[in-house]
Amino acid sequence: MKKSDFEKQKGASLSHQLIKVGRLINERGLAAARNAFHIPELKQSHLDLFPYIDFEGTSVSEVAKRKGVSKQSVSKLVQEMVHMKILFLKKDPEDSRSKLVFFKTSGPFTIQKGFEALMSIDRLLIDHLGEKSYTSALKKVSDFVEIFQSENQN
Amino acid sequence: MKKSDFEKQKGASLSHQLIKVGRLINERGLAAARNAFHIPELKQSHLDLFPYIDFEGTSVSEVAKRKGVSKQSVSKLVQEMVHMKILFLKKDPEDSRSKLVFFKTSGPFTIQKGFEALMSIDRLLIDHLGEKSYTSALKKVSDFVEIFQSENQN
DNA sequence: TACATTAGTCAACTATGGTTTACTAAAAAT
DNA sequence: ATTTTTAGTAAACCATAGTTGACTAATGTA
Repeated sequence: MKKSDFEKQKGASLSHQLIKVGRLINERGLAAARNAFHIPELKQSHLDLFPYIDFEGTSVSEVAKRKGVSKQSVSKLVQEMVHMKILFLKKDPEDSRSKLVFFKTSGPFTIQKGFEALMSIDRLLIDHLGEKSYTSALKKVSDFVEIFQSENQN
Repeated sequence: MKKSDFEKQKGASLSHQLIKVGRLINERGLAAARNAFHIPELKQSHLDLFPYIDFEGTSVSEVAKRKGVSKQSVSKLVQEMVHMKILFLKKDPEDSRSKLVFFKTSGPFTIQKGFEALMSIDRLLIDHLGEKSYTSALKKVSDFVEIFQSENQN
């Protein structure tokens, strides 16, 4: 394999490009979120918890189960986010052992601001691609996510 | 913001979906590469070096500069990959301080096998999307990469 | 020729994001 | 009622991926 083939192959792999763009966006997303929340201590690991917390509140154990990590590690991250005033806790009325985790929806560090940060990146994409192209790309990429989440081997 | 809005917004963000699919593919890519090379010790950090090594050979310092990390850390990873027989070193005839890093192109652990591993993931995508759709997706995603690499701020 | 810079390495340290072990308290099962 | 399981936490530990500082040897420059 010659150099030119190598370079060609790298650019020609959709997988490769998807990994790359995912990382680039993630980098920006973290920066944007830190900025939105005015919290430089916000780390990747904190953001990674977001998708597993429902608006109706989710217990620490449930978040851990969904994410596939120990509840100890989730517990620590949640406490830090409570300190940062991004989340708050409420006793589960059904089970007094359990603590439900919620997003703060008022105050300076609401989840809405986090979304605005993410959306500013989408804004950039829309500006470059146009609304129509953005929408069709979204559909396509969502299909990819579907494929990789449903496929178990290969 | 209600739950339904939240879920809708998450699914509707191209950024979010791109981050997600990138991670899912990366996960599979690492598994596939470990398998291709029959080297369970192969780590993410090793794979991350690949894009910075040319077929004509690249010095440790140059790889470090390209990747934006210290040459000490690159040096260590390169040594490990030499042990794994993925790379080999050759003295630079122009500068006897410098060591050029090359991909092994013969033996059991060639870069070709690494590509086959990555390509098997692309195969999966082609099977699900069809050739035409794959190609148009590739073009689109490559545009995204371009956007995020060229844009410096928002 | 002497001095500064660069390539590479080693060892010690650091940050991150976990896990494992050990514990308390509440709930569920027998 | 006793035992077992579950929720949460704290502390110690671990792997990964990097940094910084100190050094050698080769190169480049005044």
